[in-house]
Amino acid sequence: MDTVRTRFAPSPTGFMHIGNLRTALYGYLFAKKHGGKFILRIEDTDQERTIDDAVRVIYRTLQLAGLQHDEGPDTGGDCGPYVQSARKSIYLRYAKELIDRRHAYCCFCSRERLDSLTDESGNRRYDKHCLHLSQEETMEKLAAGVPFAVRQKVPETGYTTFTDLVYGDITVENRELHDNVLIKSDGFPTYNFANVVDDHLMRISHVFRGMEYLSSTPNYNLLYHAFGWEIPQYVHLPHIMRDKHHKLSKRDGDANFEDFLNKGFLPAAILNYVALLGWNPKNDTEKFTIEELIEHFDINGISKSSAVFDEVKLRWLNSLYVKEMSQEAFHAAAKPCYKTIDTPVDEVLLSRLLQTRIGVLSDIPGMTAFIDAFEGYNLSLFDSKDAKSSLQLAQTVLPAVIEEAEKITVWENDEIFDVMERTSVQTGVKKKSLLWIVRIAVTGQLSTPGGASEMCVLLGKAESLRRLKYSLEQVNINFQI
RNA sequence: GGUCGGUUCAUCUAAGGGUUAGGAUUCAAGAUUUUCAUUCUUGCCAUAGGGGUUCGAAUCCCCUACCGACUGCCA
Repeated sequence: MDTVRTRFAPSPTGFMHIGNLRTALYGYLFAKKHGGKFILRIEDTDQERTIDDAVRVIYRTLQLAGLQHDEGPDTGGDCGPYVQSARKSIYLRYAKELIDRRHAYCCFCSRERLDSLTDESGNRRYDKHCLHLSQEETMEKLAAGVPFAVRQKVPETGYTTFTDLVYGDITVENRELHDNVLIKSDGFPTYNFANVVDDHLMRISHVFRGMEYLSSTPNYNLLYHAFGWEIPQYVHLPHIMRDKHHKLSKRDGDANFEDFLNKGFLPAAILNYVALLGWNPKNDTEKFTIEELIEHFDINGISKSSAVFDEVKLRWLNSLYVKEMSQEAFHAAAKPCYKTIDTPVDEVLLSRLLQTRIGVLSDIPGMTAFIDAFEGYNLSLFDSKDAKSSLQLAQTVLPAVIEEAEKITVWENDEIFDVMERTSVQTGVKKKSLLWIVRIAVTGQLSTPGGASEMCVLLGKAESLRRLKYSLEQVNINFQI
């Protein structure tokens, strides 16, 4: 079997979105699984859309994601250059060959003429006007310097069939195909031409790309045939959707890799999640390291239908990764989130508590908000069916808790539980209810980084007592009104 | 409009003619945890509709509906 060579060919037009990342991932996994090469090629043939910084974003993303390419603009390789704008002369040479073989022709039509071809439903189909120009007419225009594009000459009859490893055999009538522009009048190739030339020259064995290219693939096959080149294996991928109707788009902002990173998602978790969108490993496993993904990846598991991106499930998967981090690693990762906390607290303790309780790092500010901002919380938090607690109960029980708490000198978990125990005996209220009330009374928050005793320890005796008294006061005021 | 592709719980998906249609996330209930969370158990929830073929269809065929992509000198 020939060497497997896959490529990731993004156009540098901004951020790297999750769908693109998955395309890169699948290509990478497939190459690695088969001991092949993963190539990066920059498709910057649209000068108007190219953004300077975008190439750096691509390198950065690939690096953070751990998808290292074997060949590319920065790493080199024997199929360079790997940036399409640096390959202009190559495309021109091949376009010339196609013209000589009558598989392409020069088109001198103006934008205005092209626009006039638009039908009532807003569609436009080129009428092959310049295909019928005589040799002399063409030479004259060329000599006169009339701007021109090179168009692919598509047969007007017959069928073109291609095989896709995901979607199977697809056949279209050639008359449905357009005489696509191959070389633009600015001398740059279109994607339609460059991808064919480059994939061939770079000896790409398997073409992984979004299914939006499914309908132009017949045109590509026609080009391969015209050149007499071997056709690569096609692997078209279903789209990742934001919801039932919309593709994940760059405009959403939260659809790109870096944003997820900024929100505190771990690269490994994102990759793991994205790998499973549109591909299944044929068993019930959901957590995979990149090595395991390489081992299990198989084109047969790729599905044909699009998948909706579910951040809730990503959060769950991410929490699995968070939990398996070492305490040190988690603490190091969480530390920056503590910067905004003014009140001094035991950060190591906080990290230990937080690690099993968050989905993403960005949950931390919300969970720790009570440390600085406590007053004025909603008293209805005392009501809990589960803990059999109520505001009324808080009022009757808080004075006893405070009294007992004031007596102890050692302010640690065990001692605080003793306080609860004594209060429970005194008042006849279940410890679970007491703990609920105390937790709310010292944090004013429903979701906290720990239980009642842990929150008290975190806050210290003085602050805990101050808060208990404040809460009692608030509860009393509530009942006076 | 045309062409191509798709359609299983809310979401990601399994079941390549024969299962009570399975798993996961979410949600709900219970258990464990001296507390929040974790963990565990249980539950809720799906084959788009209609015709065929077949002893038997989520699975094969046809029609309809819906969704998406393409229909650019974007990629």
